[in-house]
Formats: sequence, structure tokens, C-alpha cells
Amino acid sequence: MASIKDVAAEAGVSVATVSRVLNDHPSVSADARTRVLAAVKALGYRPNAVARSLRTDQTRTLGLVISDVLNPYFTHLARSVEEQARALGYSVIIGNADERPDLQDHHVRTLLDRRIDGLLVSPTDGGSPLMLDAVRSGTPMVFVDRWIPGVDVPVVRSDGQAAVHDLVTHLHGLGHRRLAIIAGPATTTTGQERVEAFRRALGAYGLPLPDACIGQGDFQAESGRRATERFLDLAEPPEVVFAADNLMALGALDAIRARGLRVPDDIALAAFDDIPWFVHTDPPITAIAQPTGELGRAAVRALVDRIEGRPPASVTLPARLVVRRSCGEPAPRERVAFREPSALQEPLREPPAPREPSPVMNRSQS
Amino acid sequence: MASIKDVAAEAGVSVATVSRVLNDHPSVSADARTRVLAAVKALGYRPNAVARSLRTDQTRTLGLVISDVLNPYFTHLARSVEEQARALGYSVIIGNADERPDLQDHHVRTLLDRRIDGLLVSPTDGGSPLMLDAVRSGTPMVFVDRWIPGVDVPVVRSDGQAAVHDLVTHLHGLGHRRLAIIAGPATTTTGQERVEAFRRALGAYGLPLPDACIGQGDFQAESGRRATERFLDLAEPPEVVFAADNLMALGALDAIRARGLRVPDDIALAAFDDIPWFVHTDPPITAIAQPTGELGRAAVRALVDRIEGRPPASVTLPARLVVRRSCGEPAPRERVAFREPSALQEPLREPPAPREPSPVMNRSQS
DNA sequence: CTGAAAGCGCTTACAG
DNA sequence: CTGAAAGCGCTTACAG
Repeated sequence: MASIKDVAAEAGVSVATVSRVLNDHPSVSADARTRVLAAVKALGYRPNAVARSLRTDQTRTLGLVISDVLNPYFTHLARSVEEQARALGYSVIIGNADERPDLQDHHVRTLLDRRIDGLLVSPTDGGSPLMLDAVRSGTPMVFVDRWIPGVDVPVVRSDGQAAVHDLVTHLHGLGHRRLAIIAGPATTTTGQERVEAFRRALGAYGLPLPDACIGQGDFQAESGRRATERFLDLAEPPEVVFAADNLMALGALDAIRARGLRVPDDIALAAFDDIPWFVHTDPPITAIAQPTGELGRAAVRALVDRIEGRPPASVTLPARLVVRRSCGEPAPRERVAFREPSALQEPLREPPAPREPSPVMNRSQS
Repeated sequence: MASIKDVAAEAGVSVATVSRVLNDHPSVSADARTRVLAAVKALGYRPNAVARSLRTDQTRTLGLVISDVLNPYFTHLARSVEEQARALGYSVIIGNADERPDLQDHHVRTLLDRRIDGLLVSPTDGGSPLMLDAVRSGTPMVFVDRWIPGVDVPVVRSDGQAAVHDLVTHLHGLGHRRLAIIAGPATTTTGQERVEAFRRALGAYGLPLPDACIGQGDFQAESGRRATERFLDLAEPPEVVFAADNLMALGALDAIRARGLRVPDDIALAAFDDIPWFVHTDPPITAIAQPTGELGRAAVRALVDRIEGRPPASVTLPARLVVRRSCGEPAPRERVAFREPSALQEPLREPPAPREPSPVMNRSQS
């Protein structure tokens, strides 16, 4: 592959001049610029980003470690992160932890070794030594969705408290009194918070949340299936199962179907995190929707602020309840309930990103 | 961040010796090795992958450009690619083209600038100049799922021909005679092939495929919705709609539902690409399943063969029909039909990857 | 406006 | 077994 030396030779200038042209440095004669550009084109030259990074000590790259790519919520998040990063002149490298702390650490390590400029993490656990090291080492970092308590890192997340309350109100109104939840891991903030919000909301209606009605899941489908089976084996099975994410709701559906039971007649189902398929499941599933796209964008903004020396801000956005038919109420049409602009109304496809800067050789400095 | 110099100073050796220890070079005294390792630990040193790449001219990184992250098929593919790559000692950087050729080019360019060791692409179009350049430039490359004809690059894909025939047999058996398809872009191989396979299968039953029964989609949900609306507006609407991917099937479902019609009573629906949610849609959707995980793994194997100087092989794996209820036949239980081990039976979670190599400082040379 | 030179953090022949 | 040195491809003060 042609290097800057080849271009310099071809153009009859020094590599310094070539570099200046490529970086839009003002003090280059029009003549030199023309010759360099011609040489670049003739040789099909592209600057080596590795060398540039070594020299400038910046990679213009963000790392994103998500808990599970197979979860549409995180896929959506990743997409909006990449889009916003691109708009700001950064690339993003995604690491998928599959809800496994060891894999998460693997990706954090790899990303750090690559000297990414900043790290976006949705932690799978309460904070491994490596993760805490990363924070202490001063790598710009922002937590998205989940976070690690007691650590001084901005957090961009959504607050489901009010929406969970709305959900319980909805369920209570339908006459349900025995409600169960499939929780995420207690080592994750979202794992805990959603149970707590649920418990608090039940409390407001004088309803208990006995241990038997808390299924321990891990945010993956299989755990939702197992937890639901356990519920169904109870002497008095719950009337409602609330899955703390969409994958566990999928597992719950598998378990319910395997027993030949019907939703919502035999048992009601609701989920945290809304996905397009919930409109078409049998029956359509009542869910709590997060403003996922906006979360991703806000997280990137905060991280880039931090990287570029501006003070980053934590952001908390409200989630909202979307009522469908899985809890028993007839809903003739898609009914969006209660509060806040919809994350579902958020188009699946977001507006096209700005055109790429055209000259092949400009580093996007934004 | 500590550099190799700091480690050398701390250990009282030269940087060459530090480098040898880190790379498991045999000729290092036990004493030196001990001191270096101690220094590494004391300083929390991690080698700078950027510098290493510049020097060795390899990044141990694969690029993967997929057409759409929001499509669960590609998400699954990406996951298996990353897993297999990790097992072979490579990282992967994912670029999401969103079915946009310009975005695809953006990612190919960025990846090439980063000097990835090899590129896995599922092309969004028939081959942009940039893509063809990339091939000619000698960057190791493998196509997955979709490919560009006339270019000498190994292809790892699945052949849906037989499964599409099975589908048509199934539909014909149910008495359907007016069949329509929502096609993908004609610029993509899968866009064309699926229509051709469908047309050929219809032909075998003496059925026509009039132009009015070919909806032009772009593999995204919205296009499926529009195409379906057009079908429904026909004087004689089709009895069956076959969507060439799962996202367009989602759009079709939206359109059908918006008119208050029922599947399969008013219109039957089938899709290419199976996803877990198809079991729980109303009704469960008949689909053609690809061996997605194996496709991803085979693609990585081929690419790494190419990178490491072994002859890479193209791979074609059969897809298979999974009959559910969306075309009219009562299927009391999940019925997996006809041929081949199932991609759905493929566990959603694949077996855990091998443990990471433990010493922090070893380059995974595999 | 331009070029020679130093240096980013590594690896690796080459000598000893 | 070990170290001094060159060099990977860039960028950027410094001098002119």
C-alpha cells in the first residue's frame, strides 16, 4: 500500500507538505496542494490510521461494551450510538458481553489496548477490578442504561419508576392481585431497580411481593422460561408475570405456550423494553418503552464532551407504558398510554445521517 | 499510561528484553523474565496495540460490514462471527450499512484505513468502485450471505432454492394459487435469487408470477408494508405473500393488521429468515431458516485461512423450511419440516467460548 | 510556504 | 541471553 513517502515522491514535495495538505493545514501553496492531491489520487493513497493514531495519541474511536447484542434493545442502542458518533466524527467498536462478566472484561481490555478515546459501558455486573481500574486510569467513560454505583462516571439511563407504577395501576385496575416479576441479576442496577420499582408500586396498592413471586433471571430468554415454569408450578400461580426485559418475556411466552396456557386468559404478561414484534405477538404485549435512540445519542454526547474537555452531564429520561392486550384489557387499537412522547413512535429508521465529508483525505476533525 | 520504556526502567533491562518477555520469545533468562513480569504488574502495564500494529503490520482484527444491524438475522450472524474470531485470536469491528451503499462504503473505507487484517462483507449493492478497489488491492476478503458476482472472492452463504421449493409445495398443497413475493433489491444477490427460486418453484406447479405479484422491497420493514398495501389494493389480491426477509414480513404484518385483515384466513404470509419471535406471532409464521451461526463461523474460518496463507474455500449451506400456521395449515405443535438440522434448534446461546489466555501480556498468536 | 528531524511505542534482525 | 539501533507511517515544532 502506498505510504506518505510515495505520495511525497510522486508530488515532488516533502512528507511534511503532504501531511499538511491532508490535514488542511493553511500554510500550503496552491501549487503544492494541487500536486499532492493529484499524487494522492494517482496512487489511490489512503492515510494509515494506525500510524496517525500512534503519533497523535488519539484514535477518534469510541468503545461500546453492551451486555447482549441479541437483545433488540441493545441493538437499537448500539445503532444510535454509532450514528451519533459518526455525526461527531468518531467511529465505534462494539464489544458484546453476552451478559458474561469475563467476556465484558475481555472487551474492555481489548478496547483499552487499542487506545480508544472513550468508553461507553452498560455493565454486566457490579464492577470488576478491571472496570474499576479503567475508571481510575482516567479513560473517559460513560455508563449507559446500567451503571456501577459509587463510581464517579456520568450515567445516561432511563427511569422506569413511574412507568412501572403506571403498569401496576393498569394491572390493579384489571383486577389482578397476585403479581410476579422475573428479575434481572441483582448485580446490575436495572436488575435491582425494576424489582424495587415493582415492589414499591405494589405496596402503594397494598399488595405484597412474596419471594415466591420473584423469579431470578439473567436477562436472557432461557432464564425467563425457567422462572415462568417455577411460577406455574406454584400451588397458587401468579395472575401476572412481569418480565424485566424482552428476552425473558420471550422465554416466558415459550413456557406458557409449552403448557398449553393462554395469555391473558390463563396468565397475563408484561415486559420491560418494547420491541416492534410486541405489536404482532399473540396477544400483543404490554410493555414499558425506553427512549432508546435518545439514550444512545445522549450517551455519545456526554462521552464526547468528556473527551474533548467539556463537562459531561448525566442524563435520565423517563420510560413509558404502552398498553396492549397481554394483561387482559381489550385494546381495539394500539393504545399508547399516559406519559411522554413515544420511543415506538420514534421511527425504526432514524433520519439519514449527514453526508460524509467528501474529500477522501480529510481527517474528520469536527 | 506506562510504556514499554517505563517497564524496562523498572525492571532494569532494555526494552528489547521486555518485548521478548511479552511475546514469549524463548531466549530470555528466567531472572529477566521474573523482573519484567513484576514490573509489568507493578505498573499495570498493557502493551499499546496501536504501536504494535504499526510495527508488525498486522492488527489481528477483522472487519465485518453487514447490511443492517437491526435485522436479527445479521445480529445473529455478527455474534457468531465475533465468537469464532475470538476463538482464533482476532477481534472484529462491525460496520452497519443500514442497507445504504454510501454507508457501506464509509465503513469499508474506515476499516481499510485502520488496516484490518481481513474483511467480511455482506454487500448492500452490486459492487461500488470502492469495494472493487478493495478486492483488487489484495485485502483478504470473504463475502457472507450476499456476494458480488464476477469478483474472485470466496463466498459463504446459504442456498434457499430447495427450501423455497418446499415452501411452494406446502402452499400449493394448501390450495393457494395466487402467490406474491416481496423481493429485496435486485442489486443484491439474495434480492434476486429469492425471486428466481420462487418463480422457478411456481413454474414447477404451472403457476405464473405476474409483475403485479412482485413487490419491490429493500429488506426493510417499511418497504414490506408498502408492498403489501399495493398487493391488497389489487383487484384480485394474492392469497399468499412471501417476504424475502423477516423485516419486510414485519412490515407486511403491519399493513395487514392496519386493514383489519387476518392471517391466514384473509391472506397467508411466509418469510425468508426465521427468528425466535415467529413462534409467538399471531399466527406463528412459516419461515425459511438459515444455518446462521454456522455461516458466521465458516466465513471467519475462510477469511482467516486466507489471511494466514492457507487456501480459503467457498461454502454453501442449505436453508430449510419451518412450517407454522401462517399459511393456513393447522400445526398443533412446532413442526420442523423436510430437510436438514435446524438453525432454530441451534441454541440461541452457543457453547461458551474457550477461556481467555490468562497472562495479561501475551499476544494471542494462535 | 517548506523541509529536515524528532518522536509516538513497539518489534526484530544484528552483534556480542 | 541481551542491548543498541533501525524502522513501521505518520505529525509537528523548529528553522529558514
